[in-house]
Amino acid sequence: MVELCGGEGEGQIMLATELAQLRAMARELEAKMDPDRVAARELCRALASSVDRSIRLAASCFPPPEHPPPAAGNAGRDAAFKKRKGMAKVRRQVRVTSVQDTASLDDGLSWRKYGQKDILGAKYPRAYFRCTHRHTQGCNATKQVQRADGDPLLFDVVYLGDHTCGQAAVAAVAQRAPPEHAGQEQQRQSSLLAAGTEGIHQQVVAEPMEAAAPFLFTSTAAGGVDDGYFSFISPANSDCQFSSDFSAGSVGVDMDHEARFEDLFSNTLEFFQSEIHNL
DNA sequence: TAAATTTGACCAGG
DNA sequence: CCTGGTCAAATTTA
Repeated sequence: MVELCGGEGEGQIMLATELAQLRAMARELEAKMDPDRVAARELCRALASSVDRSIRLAASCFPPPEHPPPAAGNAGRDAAFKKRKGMAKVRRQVRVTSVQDTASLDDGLSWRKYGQKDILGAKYPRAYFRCTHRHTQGCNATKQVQRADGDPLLFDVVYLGDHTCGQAAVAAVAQRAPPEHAGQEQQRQSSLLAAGTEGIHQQVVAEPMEAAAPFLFTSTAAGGVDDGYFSFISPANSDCQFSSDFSAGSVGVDMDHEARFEDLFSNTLEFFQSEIHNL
């Protein structure tokens, strides 16, 4: 049985960690901001406090370590992940939408594509990635990227398994030290792009917690890619939907409290993005 | 030339 | 037997 979620306590910690990083980034940004840009600095401060509140919320609203099995309604999809024995336990799903600026989905980890499959009933193929260090470090993390049927601007990214290689740490560091060193960044990008995730910006849909969150907002330029299936780079919604709607055939993850963060996140990120865009 | 991607074949579960 | 996930040879890219 696939465990959609890790331990609750762990999830709480992970979320808190993520939020703490967000806050740190906001503060760092504020510090680096041109002093003349009062409004911008103000926004950053607001962002930091908003995240701060989120952290407190996270601490208070997580339920005690008792969690019923994941909601039904995604049995079909889930079944796919139960099949193989030795299947990774951790599953996180992220919905990604491409956006105006060149930011892209880069989780700070390096992936290698090992397959692509047409999925029954789905318009677009699903791409399979594994950690580049699978052989050198025995890292079993994998991820699947698939363009959503309904909205061409959406991608479903499913992470399976944990990185046991050094990359998780690398990712954490990368989140604090953004774009300047874009060299390697772009290489990674290319593999992602080939998977059809170019131009992506947004993430997060549902994230059964556990393990270091793999997301990172970067601003690497999206290279051109011509994968017949995924060749589009499109300016799109600038809003950050922290969508927890699984109706579009996503994973159904039973996370009540997630909704509580939705607002905070969407507000905060929206905030952050539009301001950054002006800088 | 090494590393990454592509793609058809193979395998396991249902 | 069908489907989704993985393998691995061939091919492409850096």
